[in-house]
Amino acid sequence: MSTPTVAILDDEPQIRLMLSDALGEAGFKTHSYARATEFEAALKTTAPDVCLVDLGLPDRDGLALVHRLALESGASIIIISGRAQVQDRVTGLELGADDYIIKPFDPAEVVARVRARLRKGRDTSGAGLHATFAGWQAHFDRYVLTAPDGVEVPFSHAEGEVLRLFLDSPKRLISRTQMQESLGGAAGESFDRAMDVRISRLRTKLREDPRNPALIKTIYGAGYIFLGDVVWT
Amino acid sequence: MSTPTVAILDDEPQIRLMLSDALGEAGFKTHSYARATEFEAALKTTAPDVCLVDLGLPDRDGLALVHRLALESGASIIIISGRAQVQDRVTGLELGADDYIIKPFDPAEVVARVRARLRKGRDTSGAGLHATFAGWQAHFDRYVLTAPDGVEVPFSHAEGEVLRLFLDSPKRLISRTQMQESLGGAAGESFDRAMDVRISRLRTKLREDPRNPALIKTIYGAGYIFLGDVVWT
DNA sequence: CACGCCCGTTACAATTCGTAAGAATTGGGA
DNA sequence: TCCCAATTCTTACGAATTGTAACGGGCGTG
Repeated sequence: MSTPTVAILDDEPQIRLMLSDALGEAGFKTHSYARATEFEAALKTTAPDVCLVDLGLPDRDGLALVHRLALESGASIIIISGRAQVQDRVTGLELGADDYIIKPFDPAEVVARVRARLRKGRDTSGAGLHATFAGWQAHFDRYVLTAPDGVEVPFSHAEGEVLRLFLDSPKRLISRTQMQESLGGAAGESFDRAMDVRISRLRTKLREDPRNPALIKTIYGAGYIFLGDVVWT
Repeated sequence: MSTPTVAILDDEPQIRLMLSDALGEAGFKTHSYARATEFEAALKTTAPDVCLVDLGLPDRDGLALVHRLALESGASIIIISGRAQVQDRVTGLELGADDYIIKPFDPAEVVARVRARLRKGRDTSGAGLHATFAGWQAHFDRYVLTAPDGVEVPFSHAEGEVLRLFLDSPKRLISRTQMQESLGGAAGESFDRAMDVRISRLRTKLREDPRNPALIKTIYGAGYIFLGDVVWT
């Protein structure tokens, strides 16, 4: 992964600016949104690593948004709120937020907390070179896949990129645009077909039944989902 | 994993007690230490999942301890400190702490923050996002619907969007305009019919009787209501 | 009870996706 | 430098899903 991206969701322009300035200075890529609908639309194509969410949104219940986000987007979530009561903080955290910052805040602290989240996220996902799923084993150090029956199948770099993307966020929808960004693909031409081919080859190596895929499921008009429990070692 | 263990390092007995009480009540195993040397000795034999560390220790520089801990142990580290300056918090977090709580604190918030740390550490594989209603089960991670009799029916992304909208606000009127905004529909064309079709297909999958729908009720001239008690898991 | 409006469904057209086959690119060795 | 093999991309065409158009049925009002 190259530079981490941080999504900012706040209705006040000056806060958005302050945050994106501070985070940009710290070396992060930032995307700012003023409204929840806007933000949700963007989530369909990009996958930020950390989301800064203001609870006091005009167009949606912030807590419900946080809950949904926590369940289905693997990103770390930091709530930013003017509500300082302990009860508010507790419910925010229980609903799935990873941190809770109270307004007014110091940008330097926000940056530090964003860094803390990224650090932890990287630790868990970046460590292993081997992954196990549904009887299979992926050896990213040797570019080899071991089937449930023990047979070894080599896979190429391109196939490995796709496979890693899937194994990093299993049971989650990965949109096509999201995928081609992660794969460094030039945007939106006939790179689409190239991606299809990569996935197709990967599927045959995983012995998928085209009519009824057991691992890589395509969600028509939306993207792909990798079913199967993944363990990195 | 069985019950997570939390290590508490603080020189004030009453704080240790308060924390271990609250955390014990929440279902965690706790180990308390008054001095850094004691704590370090214990680390050689046990590996806590989360460490609560007070910076104002008599026998050691707390920040150095935190730094070492962050590098060497995989545990999440939460600093507890009376020093409330932004600069203190930033350096604490930069040295590897995952969170920073200021004294005086509320035990409930500490519990919530400990939970947040554990959640991120463990939930590597996956968000199962399921809803249950009227004997049915919706598996949004697999795009499959399980009927009361156990039969599984796949549903498409378009159908899933509608279904999710209903399940997010059951027993409440959802107007047509509201729906087509949520579904990202381009405003005000013949997108109306498209929505109808989505709902129609969803109804057949839910085995609705067209004359007498049991789940998706249309309110003539107003919108739809999803009857049925929904439980998200 | 008749008319207009809103909604449901069927059939068909337009998108979007999967895969086979050939072309282009890359890297290594003679 | 040239050739060969492996990998990747492009093209083309068939299959699946989703949107659109057309038509029919119910609901409410007078």
